[in-house]
Amino acid sequence: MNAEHGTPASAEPGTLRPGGRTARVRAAVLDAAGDALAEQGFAHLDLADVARRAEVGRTTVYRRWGTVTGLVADLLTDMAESSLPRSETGSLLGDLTANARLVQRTLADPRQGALFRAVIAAATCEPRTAEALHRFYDVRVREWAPCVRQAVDRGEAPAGTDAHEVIRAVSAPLYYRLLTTAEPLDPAAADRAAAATAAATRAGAYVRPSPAP
Amino acid sequence: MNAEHGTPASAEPGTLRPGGRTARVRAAVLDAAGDALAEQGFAHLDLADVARRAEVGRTTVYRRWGTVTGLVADLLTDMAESSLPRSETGSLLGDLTANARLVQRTLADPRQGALFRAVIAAATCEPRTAEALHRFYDVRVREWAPCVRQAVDRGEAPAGTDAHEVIRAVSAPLYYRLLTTAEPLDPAAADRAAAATAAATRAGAYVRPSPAP
DNA sequence: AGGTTAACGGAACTCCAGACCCGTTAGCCA
DNA sequence: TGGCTAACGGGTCTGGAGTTCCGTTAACCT
Repeated sequence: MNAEHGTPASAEPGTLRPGGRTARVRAAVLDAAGDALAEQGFAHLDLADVARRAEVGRTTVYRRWGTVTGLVADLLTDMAESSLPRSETGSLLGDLTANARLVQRTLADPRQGALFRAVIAAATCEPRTAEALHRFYDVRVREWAPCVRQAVDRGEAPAGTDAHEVIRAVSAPLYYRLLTTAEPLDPAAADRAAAATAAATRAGAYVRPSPAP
Repeated sequence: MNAEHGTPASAEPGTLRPGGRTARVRAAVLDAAGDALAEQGFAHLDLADVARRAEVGRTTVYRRWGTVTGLVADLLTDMAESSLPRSETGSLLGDLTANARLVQRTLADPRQGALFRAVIAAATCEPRTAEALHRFYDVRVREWAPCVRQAVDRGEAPAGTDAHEVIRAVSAPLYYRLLTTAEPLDPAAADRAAAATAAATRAGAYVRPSPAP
């Protein structure tokens, strides 16, 4: 989000001339959009304000992104491209805890937390934005799924364990807490999420139903 | 939501004359708001449209609720008052599964699912609406917490288990799935959430850190 | 059963988000 | 390195969300 933006990939496929200036404008607008979303939330976001922050013409923002949800969708596509490295600790509980702590730190950060809330709100309002959000989380889940497969190889988890489902189970209580309670997201909540998921995994709660023999 | 509305309690404490017509207007507007939210989502909701559906003057809606988020906050207060009975099955897994299935059915229903998404979106945009959402979930969690305490009494869960945390753990993966994936919320997902939570509970993952001896 | 006034509701007004027009800038290619 | 044109951007216009005004309705009280 906050550093360099990836390839200007999401400019429509047939588009000519996605070079220099266009990419610069996109980066500036997405950065500004992230700031504005974090500060004012989804409902109070206006594209003119984003344009002002990005030092870009209002017309440009309206033409390229059109709506607030359209802009958020592109922001999510951009966010999906910037991936942080996964740490490997050698045990399932260790890896899940590392993941939980990463999510917890992200959501507990005032700016990032507000940004994620805003992005989720936007996704509930527009199918295309929802798709972009789904792709974002799909990327994140895929990045971490290998640690579950390794746990299966080590015998820490039963064969047939659904890796994606395990990774989602770690994040779920953190997001649920962020959205539905006033309690702060502390590291203890992250550790609890990881421990609970590890216990349920060992107990076989995430084993995929096997195909009929 | 869809049947009779509770007491007109949330009309400001000092308010005189909350009887007859006023209560009728509130009920009509909240019903209309629920419909409009479910159909058009949070972003496309306009108060004039709600007034039209409720067959009530625009002015009335603007005066009493002011903003979309204010209206949603009142809707949530109303939703918190209508509670459905909790079933008791005699086992922790049975009770958690009943809870998970209830949540799953609610979120899988097109209207209710859309309504919950919209309500969550609204809560991310306004602190007062967020408070109302927190109260709503607090009520629901409190209704179900006794089943965990009963499980502790029966010896199915360790002493010191945090009942609220267990109940939240059941809903969390269902909401997470609703918001971040395109996959449908089927009964299997509910059963998995209940089974995982029961396993983690038995393993002691939700035992509160005991106060220093 | 009649007076008081909280609350409702139609209509006219304000204001700004978003659309449109058209001149300007700067990638891209011969 | 110069021409072509995609993309940018200032200025202006407009529809509709939200506000204000004031007359009307119907709860509540004695």
